[in-house]
Amino acid sequence: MSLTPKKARFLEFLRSYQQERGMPPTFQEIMNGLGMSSLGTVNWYVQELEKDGYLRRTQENGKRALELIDSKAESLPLLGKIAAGLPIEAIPNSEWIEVPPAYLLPDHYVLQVSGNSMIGDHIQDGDYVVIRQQEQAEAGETVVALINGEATLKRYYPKAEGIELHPRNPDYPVIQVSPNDDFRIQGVLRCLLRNFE
Amino acid sequence: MSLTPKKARFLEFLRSYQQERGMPPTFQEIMNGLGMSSLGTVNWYVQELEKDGYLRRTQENGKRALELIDSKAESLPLLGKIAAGLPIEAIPNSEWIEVPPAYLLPDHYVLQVSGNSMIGDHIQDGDYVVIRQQEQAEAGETVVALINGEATLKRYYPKAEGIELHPRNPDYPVIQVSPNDDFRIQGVLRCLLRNFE
DNA sequence: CCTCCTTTCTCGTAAGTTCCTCGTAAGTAA
DNA sequence: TTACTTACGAGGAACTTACGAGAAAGGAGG
Repeated sequence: MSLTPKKARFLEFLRSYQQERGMPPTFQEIMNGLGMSSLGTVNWYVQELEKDGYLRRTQENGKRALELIDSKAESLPLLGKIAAGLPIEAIPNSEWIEVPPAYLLPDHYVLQVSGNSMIGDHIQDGDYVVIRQQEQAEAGETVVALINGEATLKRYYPKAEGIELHPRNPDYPVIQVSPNDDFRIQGVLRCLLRNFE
Repeated sequence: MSLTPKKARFLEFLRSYQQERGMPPTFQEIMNGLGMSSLGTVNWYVQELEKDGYLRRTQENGKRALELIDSKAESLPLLGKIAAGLPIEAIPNSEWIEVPPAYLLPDHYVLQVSGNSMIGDHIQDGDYVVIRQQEQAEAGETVVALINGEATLKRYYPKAEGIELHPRNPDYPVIQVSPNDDFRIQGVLRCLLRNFE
């Protein structure tokens, strides 16, 4: 499944060329760039990598028509941003976020946290959270909850008088869910990810 | 079930090669790396370990097709715990921690944070951090630093008068590195991981 | 201590596969 | 035309697999 060193080098060249010049290279440029002396060699690589699923052509016979395919096998969809008291802001051309392979499971997705309502649990603005979609939760778990259409990330505390949703920030109030609120748990927090630099 | 020492050494070589280079070695490379002088020897080990269930091939006759069975291919070694002002407490039979594949690179490893000296950056006790081993850092980056044998995770601020290491917790002092301290940067923080439940 | 026996490990070599490279030439679009 | 992509076949380099002979290492019994 993993690439041979030479194929990896070929892909890496495509990537950096694309990055630097804003367009894919021609076969000739690849040949020179990698020190080959035949276009046949370039073509051989292109076909191989196409077969392996790392490459695609935007048009038949097109010039500069090579396109890299990002492997989405290791990623989960970033469904949107979640902020206290707002609906989940869907991200249109959904990005994909790489996560530890243990979380590559059905019913898992990623949200980006917006705001600081959970700062007491050291979940900060911009962090990514892996969520497992499910409707039940244990007391004390951190859940994505939907109240009257508004989504929020909070700690879940079922009580005799009704459900409480606790933020972890003194500036935000505890939310009391009354029986005539439209309330649903959407998922529970499984993992937090923060990328630096 | 238990391996002979030589077989263990063989497996260990595969593991570290994979970790450092991002791909499995060829038979030739194993031979040189372990100081053998025949490919037959390498082949003997491969067959034995395959029979014992520690190894598998991703393809028949494939090059660089060796794969360790308990796929640590998706993990980085957990080298130890890092606490403010203590040497890194090495974890002997090093565990492996799954990380997002983007961090599966040479020179990357994982530490577990112990203590709350960086709580202001919302890095809390028990969190895992992915570190890239390198000796340089930019101002303001969070680094693993070694001062007189003690390891610590701190923000790095080079000043005219010398280097400052800032904790993110008012209970801890800023560390001033003097020229006669034995000081080294060990690596920089690349990613933070927190697992729930 | 030594001797025999079994298991573990080593060597060299050669054949077999796959991966990669080349040169050349035909095809396609502006 | 010019600038590029696509196709084909031959061949060498890189790498794996197979085989047979035997050396080292460890344990049991004298």
